[in-house]
Amino acid sequence: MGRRKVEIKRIEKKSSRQVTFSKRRNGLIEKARQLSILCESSVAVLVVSASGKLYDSSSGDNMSNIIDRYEIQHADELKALDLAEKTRNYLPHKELLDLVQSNLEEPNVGNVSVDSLISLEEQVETALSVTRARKTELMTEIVNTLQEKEKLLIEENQVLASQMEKKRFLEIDDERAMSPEIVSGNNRPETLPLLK
Amino acid sequence: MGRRKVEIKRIEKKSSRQVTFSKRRNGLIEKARQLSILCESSVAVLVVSASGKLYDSSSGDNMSNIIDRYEIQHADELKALDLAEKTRNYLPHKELLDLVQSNLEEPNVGNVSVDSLISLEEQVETALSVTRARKTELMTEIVNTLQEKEKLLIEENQVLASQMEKKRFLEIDDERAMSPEIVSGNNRPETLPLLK
DNA sequence: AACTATTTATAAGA
DNA sequence: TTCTTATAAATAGTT
Repeated sequence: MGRRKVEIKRIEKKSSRQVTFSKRRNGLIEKARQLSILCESSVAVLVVSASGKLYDSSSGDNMSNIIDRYEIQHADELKALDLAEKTRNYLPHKELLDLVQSNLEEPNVGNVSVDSLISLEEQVETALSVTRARKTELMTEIVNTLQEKEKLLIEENQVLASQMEKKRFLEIDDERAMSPEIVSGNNRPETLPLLK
Repeated sequence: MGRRKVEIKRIEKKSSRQVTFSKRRNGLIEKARQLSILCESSVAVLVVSASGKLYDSSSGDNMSNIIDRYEIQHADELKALDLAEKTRNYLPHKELLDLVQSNLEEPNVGNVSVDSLISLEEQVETALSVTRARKTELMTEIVNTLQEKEKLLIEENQVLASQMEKKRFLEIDDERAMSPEIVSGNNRPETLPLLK
């Protein structure tokens, strides 16, 4: 729907590709909004540009709820992916239960062995949950550290950028004061846009 | 774009609403596919009908990857959720253990109830380990993303810093040629420390 | 960021 | 549901 029919294949010219990306992305999100309102449904749209930037929109419900719906529907796939870890974590537990069951089949063995199994299970559980908590703690700490670093680097970048700009202003003034005739049609095009 | 202009508000007539839902849903997904191909991007669309049925499509990348991008961008929310999850997930486990223990105290209840407990426990274990694996996966990805960003910022900083230095050399030459006495104690101190 | 010639999507009807 | 078709809407190329 434009001056020409376009084939659906990668747009080669970068500038056209970017313009089309912006136009069609907006169009898509507007269509999603309309569908949601017209048919009282929830619609989520996620777009990741080639450079990795994310654009998202959700209508009718919030994004997390919609994504949750998806993940509930696909729990099976997640399970399959996760089989390795599950087996690893689950086996010792299963062995414990088998032992409990065989103990139940011979009731005369008495409570002592069952009690010790329960206490063993509790110990294992505790050890596991401590390890997991520590893992999460460590990863959270790493994330926090990295976010802190990021903030500092962004600040430093801004300081450097603004100094560069300041210097550029001074140069323009210097040039005006010293040799106005050289200035006007010369290297202004590249410095002027920064004044806006 | 049809025989009449339609207002964007809930379609009252149920049959029309369903027809429109189906048509526009297909249209939306087709638009998503086109955007993805034309502009080499990844697009995910999730639609939940009023009756709760889910329709999804992903182009350019698989759904999980696209959703992960979204969740990485919202890492802070994830952290908060994590705390609640920890509490929520551990409790049923403890209840299970209590149940096992009370069953052991009355050995005559027999195997049937133990079997059902085992299956219940299996379910809980699966749910838990899936959640854990996903959490670890997401956090690892968050760390990678942040490290990537850090690298880019450091590079940008170095480029800016070296540009500053170049400019300074040029100035020094200019100043020497023109008016050496003004130069020495001026705006240098505030820019130098950043190079260290 | 606008404009507009065209193409494309779709509302209503069958 | 599917097809048809008149019309509304989106957008490709241009300025």
